[in-house]
Amino acid sequence: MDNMKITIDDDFNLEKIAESGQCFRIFSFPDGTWRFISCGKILYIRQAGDHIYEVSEWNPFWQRYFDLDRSYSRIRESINGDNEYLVHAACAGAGIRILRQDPWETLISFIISQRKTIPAISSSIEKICRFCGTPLTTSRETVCTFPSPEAILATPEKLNRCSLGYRLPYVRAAAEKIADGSISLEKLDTCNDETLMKELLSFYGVGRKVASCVCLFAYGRSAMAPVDTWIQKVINSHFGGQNPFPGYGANAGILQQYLFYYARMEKGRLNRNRKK
DNA sequence: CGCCAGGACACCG
DNA sequence: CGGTGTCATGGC
Repeated sequence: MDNMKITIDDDFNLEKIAESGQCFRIFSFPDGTWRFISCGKILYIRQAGDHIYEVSEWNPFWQRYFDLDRSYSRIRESINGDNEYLVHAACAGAGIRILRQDPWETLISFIISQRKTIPAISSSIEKICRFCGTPLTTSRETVCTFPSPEAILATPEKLNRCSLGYRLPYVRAAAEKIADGSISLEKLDTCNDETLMKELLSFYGVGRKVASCVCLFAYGRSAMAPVDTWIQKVINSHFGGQNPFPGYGANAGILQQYLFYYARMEKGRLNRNRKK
């Protein structure tokens, strides 16, 4: 990798980002380098000191990908002890970023995510990339991109071997809806949260939870806070059964990620699918 | 080996 | 609306 170095002053922790459950393709090498793939681009990044990172490339794309123009430390400070559990969660999750991921890959990833464990999701997505994606060769390795809708539809027999189970028709329907032009994920970027949500819900196999994940992890809609089984348990046991997120406005999605990370950490679910 | 998973859908009352 | 059965695989 090139010896380019950058400084990141705000909260930033590669391991926590990788284990926050929003992106299923992050890979770590034994030398401490992490690999991110998004929109056909590859980034190798390794911490080289306090707030200093060695990167294979750096440009506005990755700046936006890691949401670096927002101060997460300020958001953490803003929750001044309204809820003890939330404060602990934000402390434990300090360093997590909400990634601005590719909408198409994110949509398919979270369609697949339903009733799967995170290791199973990763493995399924990896198969899709290996079977249907395009190989990309860097100075370090050859990896495959996440395939386009057309590429997914082109080889049905390959898609059959990706452990999709009953979600297979959901994935195919989404690919067809994009490929035939009846909806454009790029154009949804200009919609407000409510319209974006409504459009995403129009996909077969996409409900409230998956749609809000796409809003948050692909479109940067930080006011959206997905309620999954983990968050529902947190709401029940630490917020008196009442969803606290509407009260946090544009910070809701970020606080949700802290809570999700912390809840899984308490149950010992982190570090299970670490790749070495 | 049995259990259950970052849910959605069809169908019911 | 809100509650239920069902769905196919793979990690653990």
